[in-house]
Amino acid sequence: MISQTAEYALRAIVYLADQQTAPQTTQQIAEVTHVPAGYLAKVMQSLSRSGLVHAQRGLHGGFTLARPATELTVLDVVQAVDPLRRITSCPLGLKGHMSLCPLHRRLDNAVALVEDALRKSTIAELLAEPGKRKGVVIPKPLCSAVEECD
Amino acid sequence: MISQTAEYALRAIVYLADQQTAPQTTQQIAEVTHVPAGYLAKVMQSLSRSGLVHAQRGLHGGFTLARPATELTVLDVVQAVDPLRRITSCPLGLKGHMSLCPLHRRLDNAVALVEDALRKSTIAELLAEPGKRKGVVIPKPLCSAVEECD
DNA sequence: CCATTAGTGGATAATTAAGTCCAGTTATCC
DNA sequence: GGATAACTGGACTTAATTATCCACTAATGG
Repeated sequence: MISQTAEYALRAIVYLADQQTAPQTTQQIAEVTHVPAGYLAKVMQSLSRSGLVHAQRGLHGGFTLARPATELTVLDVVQAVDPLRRITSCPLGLKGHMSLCPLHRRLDNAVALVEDALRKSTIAELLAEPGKRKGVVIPKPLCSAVEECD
Repeated sequence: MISQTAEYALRAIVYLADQQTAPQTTQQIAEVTHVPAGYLAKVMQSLSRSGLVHAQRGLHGGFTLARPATELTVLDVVQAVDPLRRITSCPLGLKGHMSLCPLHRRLDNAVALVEDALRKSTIAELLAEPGKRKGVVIPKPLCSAVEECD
């Protein structure tokens, strides 16, 4: 549904949004987000090329968000590393299908719903929400700071 | 988003729903749906094991729908061959997260939206809808009968 | 019962996604 | 400017998905 790569990217971005005081290295991000460091390096490259994060080399370098978390949506991150693909033309390549048939119209509609849903949440919101809601504990993403989660 | 295998399964099911007069062989289905025959055989096996279709061997054999198309949803088909996976627990395996964090709550919610959307359409509806709607031609799934598509 | 038709199951190959490694480049600090 | 820190890019491995092939079994009709 949502690829492993996109999941990793989201964790990394959320972490960066939560740690804006200084650039975070691939190693640091990898540890907190439980993503294989070597692979995360690739994912971060991808985020960097897409302009979502800024990479700084050398001592005290690392990654920082390229825009404020309030202007960065979950969809932005997903699209940067592993785009949701809308169905724009008949997957069977049938000539007669100028518009989508009912089947593919519905499948595309499902993708659209996901797009819409993910576009509605900013990264900032994800970090603002935790605490208690109606008595239920909503854990902070990555858990790092809420309590001693494993 | 939706796997190739699920797409293939849907095409096959739609075709079976449209051809209920006689069992359809893997070869026949493969040709109309433009699915590689060898692979389709596997997909059909999967649908058969899930109980969505009935397999008949021997001469005049082939596959038939195991239930009426009006009682078969798009979701049923997808779940049979390549299930959408809801996020029920923290993907990082964090102990402290009894409930999902805001990030994964949203991702799971997106999956739920897809489930809901796909559950709302029956296979019968897909075949009933084609024709003209507000002057726009809605092609029949697989196109086979509407006109000489490709 | 025999020939033919058609699904079944297993083994295997090709492609893509995920993950690993390492040498190379850039930046910082002393 | 040399040592060190950290991203970059490329080559490579592993795992999962997609796809192919073939021998086997079951059903039909004559």
